[in-house]
Amino acid sequence: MRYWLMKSEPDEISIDDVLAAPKQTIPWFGVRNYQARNFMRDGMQPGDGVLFYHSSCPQPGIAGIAEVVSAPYPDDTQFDPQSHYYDAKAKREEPRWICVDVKALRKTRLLPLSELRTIAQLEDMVVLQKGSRLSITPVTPGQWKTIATLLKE
DNA sequence: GCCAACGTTGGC
DNA sequence: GCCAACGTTGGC
Repeated sequence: MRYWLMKSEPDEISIDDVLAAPKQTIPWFGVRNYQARNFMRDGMQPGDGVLFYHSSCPQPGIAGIAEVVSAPYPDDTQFDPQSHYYDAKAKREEPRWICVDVKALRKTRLLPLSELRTIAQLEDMVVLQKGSRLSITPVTPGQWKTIATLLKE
């Protein structure tokens, strides 16, 4: 059981969108960064906890709690020439990009990035490091607990 | 829209 | 393998 922070642009897919989806679950397609992919491929298991983060929006921050509900599998959008995420170099027999299914558990209050930065116990969070752009980053159990407490307030 | 930081590409 | 040029992310 591990914990992750996963970024999504709410203009594309927000926590509300996932809660409205069948089974409150969506495939986390579109990851096109090797480090983020490797976290999914090598680190994720069903049951892992996910902080659902809204990025590139007026108020970036944690917007909900979700859960990994599948093993990693090939991201179909890499094979679709119509898709924004199409990758001509990816082959069916040798997929380059993968995704996992993510189930939204609940929407939380918006816990803004600016507030996260003020919490001493969170200063080592990967997503808070200078220049951090990864769309998927690991979260330690301690960080998860701290954030869970903040979300209860 | 700006721009810092990081990632990728491709010539050599 | 180096590295310049270019592209992307994402907060502000």
